[in-house]
Amino acid sequence: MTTGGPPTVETIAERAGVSIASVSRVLNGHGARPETVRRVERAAAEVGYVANAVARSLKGGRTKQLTFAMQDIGNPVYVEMVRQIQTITKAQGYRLLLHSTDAVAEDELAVVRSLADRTSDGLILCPIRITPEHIEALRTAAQPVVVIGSLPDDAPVDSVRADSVTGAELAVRHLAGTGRRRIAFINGPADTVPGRNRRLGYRRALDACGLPADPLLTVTTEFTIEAGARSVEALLERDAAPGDGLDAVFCANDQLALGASQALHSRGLRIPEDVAVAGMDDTVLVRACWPPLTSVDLGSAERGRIAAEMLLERIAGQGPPVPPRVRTVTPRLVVRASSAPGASAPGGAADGEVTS
Amino acid sequence: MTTGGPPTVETIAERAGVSIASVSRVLNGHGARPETVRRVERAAAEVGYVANAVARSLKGGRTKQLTFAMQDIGNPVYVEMVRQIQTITKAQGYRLLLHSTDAVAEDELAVVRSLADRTSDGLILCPIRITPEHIEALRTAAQPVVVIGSLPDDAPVDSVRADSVTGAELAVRHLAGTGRRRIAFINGPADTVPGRNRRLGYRRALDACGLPADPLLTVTTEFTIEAGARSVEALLERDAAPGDGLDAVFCANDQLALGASQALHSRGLRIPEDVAVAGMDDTVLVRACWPPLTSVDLGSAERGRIAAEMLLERIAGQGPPVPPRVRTVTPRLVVRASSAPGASAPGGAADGEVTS
DNA sequence: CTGAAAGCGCTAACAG
DNA sequence: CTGTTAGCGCTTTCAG
Repeated sequence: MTTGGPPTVETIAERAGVSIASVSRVLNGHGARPETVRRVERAAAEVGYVANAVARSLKGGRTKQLTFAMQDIGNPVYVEMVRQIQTITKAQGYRLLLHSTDAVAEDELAVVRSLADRTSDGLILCPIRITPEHIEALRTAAQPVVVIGSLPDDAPVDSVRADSVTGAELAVRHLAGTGRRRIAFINGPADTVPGRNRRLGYRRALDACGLPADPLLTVTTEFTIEAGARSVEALLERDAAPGDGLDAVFCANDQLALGASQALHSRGLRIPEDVAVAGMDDTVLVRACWPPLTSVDLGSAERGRIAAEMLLERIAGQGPPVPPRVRTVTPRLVVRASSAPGASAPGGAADGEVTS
Repeated sequence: MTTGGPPTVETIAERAGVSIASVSRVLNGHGARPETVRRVERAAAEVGYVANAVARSLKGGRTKQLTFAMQDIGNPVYVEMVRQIQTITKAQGYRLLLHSTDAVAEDELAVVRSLADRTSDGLILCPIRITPEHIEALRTAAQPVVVIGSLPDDAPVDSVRADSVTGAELAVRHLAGTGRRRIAFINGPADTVPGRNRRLGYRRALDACGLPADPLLTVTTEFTIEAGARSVEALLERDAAPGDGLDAVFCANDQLALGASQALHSRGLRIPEDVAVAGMDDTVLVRACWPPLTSVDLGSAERGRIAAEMLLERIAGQGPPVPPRVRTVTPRLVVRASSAPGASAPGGAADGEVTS
């Protein structure tokens, strides 16, 4: 007998005068006599029946939920990823669970381990650092995981990475190509994968262009707008001593570049006439800068999309087990007004360069 | 007998030589003989047992999940809300389900109706428009809902609203107070609640300051950066005909204000010397603008926090049923460089004004 | 303090 | 084509 709670298959069965099995079959389109179908559908509509997803999950072993875990949704890069992931998962009938780890490694591990509670069918993780514990947790993860980021070669899960070495190289070569000689570099934490890679790209580009690597031109800080501004202040002060000023600032992400632009404005320096500026990630912030910011698109949206697709493939998981896959997204330099040639010589276009 | 799948209470029971009931009791801290506790905990640790949350939900009728639905996570206002909501829900052991409706009313209704599938224990909804269908859906919602936005007085659910009438008024009075006379208004869609309210505030402030309401000074458009830029272009062209130029632009949100700032820059107009600019929402974009943008903080973060708290209270739901509550967050004008007095007279500080 | 057993709502095997 | 029944993994009476 049906009680006062929400309608269940039993409620419908009673009303339609059939068994709960028939209710389930009709509702899942598994075929039944037209008369049965009619009665069940009518009864379901009358009481406004909606199947209990939890019960269905318990039976089926799938929740139709995916988890996306990143440091902080305040970063536009993650916002872009969330959007892409959401679009794809929604189209396939999955719900999206959001988890901010606040860059706490402990919390990242907890997310991976909590896959064992069967709350979601898979995880897309953006780790900030990869420790041996991360690898171990990934190896024993209870559900498929796709990592957005750079993993060691023998890592046990699928991953999508940006090529930020090449990305940084593109930007710095472009700056050099437009006649800049004293190219400062504002980087994020050096002990993170992005930090290391971007520095490497910067160095390589300087070498390739025959520019000296002046340590006084590099600042290492956090990935924030404020840090970008402070770093420019620091650079300009240092600069007072060693001699000829900097004529370009390459920033390891757009937030830094935005802060840098503002600090340059405050100091009365013109962009790009006096100092060119370039960032990375090509987020919405590029249009927030004035002049619009040259930036390297590291494919946040694409990485999000690919990660979602890989994860769904893993979940579908038919056929023989596929070994971990690594996908790399090609960076793309987007040139805007902030890096137009300055007072000195103009320069030509380099590889992978695009104008927007 | 336990099969090859993930460990269950049965696995533990066998290993520990007790019943599944004892396993459950120990794992939930319901007390047992020390010896029993020891054996269960040991067995659980050995196999790395993690309780299946789905089964637990089915039994308990609660999923420990909350849903947050808004138009588009690309809007910084929602990002701020998500952050707050996440902080609170996480602290209480809830997971957060994100749902972007893309401002499709149909989709909003679907979210409310889908509460019946018991996937989450409650919903925080940011509707863009409120139709009678919305009200009806809310009345019959299967789980508690809190709306962030302005609902009719007899609406059947809790809500938190911004006071954007007062907010707009604050901003416009401030602009007038610093000597601006021709204050343009770039608004979002007029058929939305925010659009209507902000226009009302603008009008009221003009009246209060004895300024004429020139229809040529108002543009109605979408809430985007590009729309802000286009609107300024349109205003400047119109302006060519009627005579003396505008000396301030009040924008219905920060995205519009950012676009407006950029268009003004492009036209060679100086901010704030030639034209003052003010926005609304006080998002991260205020620091992206140059000069930093005066904006009205409508309390996005606070609204998110309050909504989460109200929802959790409803879910706890002890005692007699509480009638729907409405909370209003007080707006706060944050004055920055974009609205410093221009070529003309300076002005004093108005009520609710803050300098940042 | 412990075990047996019911049951959350659903789907799917198995008979009929 | 349809009904009966088992069972997903867990918590919670109810006896003992």
